[in-house]
Amino acid sequence: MELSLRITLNEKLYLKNPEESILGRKIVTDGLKLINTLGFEDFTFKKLAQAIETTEATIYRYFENKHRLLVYLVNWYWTYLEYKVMIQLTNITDAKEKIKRIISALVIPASNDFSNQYIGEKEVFDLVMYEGSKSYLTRSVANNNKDQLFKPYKDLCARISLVITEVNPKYKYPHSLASTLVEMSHAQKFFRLNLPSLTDFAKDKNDKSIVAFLEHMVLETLKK
Amino acid sequence: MELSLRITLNEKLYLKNPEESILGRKIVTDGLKLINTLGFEDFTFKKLAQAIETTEATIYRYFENKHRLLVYLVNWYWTYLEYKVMIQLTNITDAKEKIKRIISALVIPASNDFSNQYIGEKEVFDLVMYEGSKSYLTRSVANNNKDQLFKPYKDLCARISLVITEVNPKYKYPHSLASTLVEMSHAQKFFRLNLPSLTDFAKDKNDKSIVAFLEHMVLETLKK
DNA sequence: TAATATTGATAGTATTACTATTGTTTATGT
DNA sequence: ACATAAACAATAGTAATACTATCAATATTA
Repeated sequence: MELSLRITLNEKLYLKNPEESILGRKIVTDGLKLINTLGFEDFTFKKLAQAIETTEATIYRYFENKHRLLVYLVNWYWTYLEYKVMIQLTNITDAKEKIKRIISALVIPASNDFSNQYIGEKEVFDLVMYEGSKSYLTRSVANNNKDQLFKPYKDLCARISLVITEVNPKYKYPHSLASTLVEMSHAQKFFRLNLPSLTDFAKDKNDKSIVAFLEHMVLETLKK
Repeated sequence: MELSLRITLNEKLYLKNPEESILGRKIVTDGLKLINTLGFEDFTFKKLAQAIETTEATIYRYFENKHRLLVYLVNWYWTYLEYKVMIQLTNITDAKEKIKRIISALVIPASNDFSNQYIGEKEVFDLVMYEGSKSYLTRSVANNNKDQLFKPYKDLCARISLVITEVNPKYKYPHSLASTLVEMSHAQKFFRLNLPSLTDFAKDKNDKSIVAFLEHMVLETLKK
């Protein structure tokens, strides 16, 4: 059986749905790779056009500007992650076990479960780690928020906060703890790789210690 | 008595020390304000030059580019904050009390204790909240790190992690918890103002609930 | 087969992110 | 008080960025 999950994103993100053409998917796939290679600041539609042998103007027919492409990719990731978390939690009854599974899903980019996707999980994880917060750290947050551009991120946090409440119904800050968890699952990894003295993890080691750190923090915070 | 603290920053941050001339200080002061007004992406040296009635070329004599100016301002803030924290902790012996004071210092932009500075604390707090992570989320992190451009941030985290260890000497992740605390003191405030559903704080309310959230999280995490 | 949508090719504009040069003002040292 | 160096203003110029517009060629679909 071929598992193919279709992720449908907010229409305001694009001018023309990139999923509906080969070229559109190429813009997304190769755009992701090129942003990861150059960094978002140095990435331009012109460079992408050259890389995929099309023209700048053509890319502009799909996305208003590069920031929209970034938000598109980041949203793809959050939507994907919410789905992944949902699957990871099916048939699990113990709330603490749920938390542990959420943290693993957040920190460890998957075993390419859905690798038939045209967007690679490891790549989009890296993108979110390096560029994710640039999607909302702008003067247009308010407007973008009105257009629901952050809905996937909020939905994920809302889902996590429900599990938090399940662990401890009296805990007063489930949403903040959820957003802290999500943010830190990326920031701590970025720090481990680039500014290791901000962490207690060796640069060369794997992500297990990050998982341990976050699990401990969240579960201790939720103790009754 | 006039209290004037002199913050000396890494020489690699500038081409010409802006503290040493009226114009230099104006570049820093008004640059800070203009970045806050326009957002870092839309801020340019040309616009700043017009605002302070000088020329682009003159500003380039002080700072290599706008990113360096950003890092300069962010470093100023971390250095200032470490100093502020240091003062807040003098004569305090109880480690938990120290943590509480650190959190207050992080979350609540000061009562303008040192308002004779040419850099305003509230403004530089806003800058760090909105643009701070852009100082390290670049492809040049590694190089910038080699040039010690993140030392003030690391020093602050190191100092906080010492207090964390004081609270619980057996706790295994003092640095990660410190960087989590610092990051979240800004992120949660940004969320409260711009994406409130990621928090449990009302948009209009003050910062007390953020302090309470962070205090609870850190102190519970450190319980023996 | 006609109509329509998609892409390619080309061109053009305003702005950005700089660098270079030259001349004028301002500060400093003797 | 005067020379000399440093700081700054004024101007000009360049390559790249972030777009927009037009028109023709090619698919797609009705």
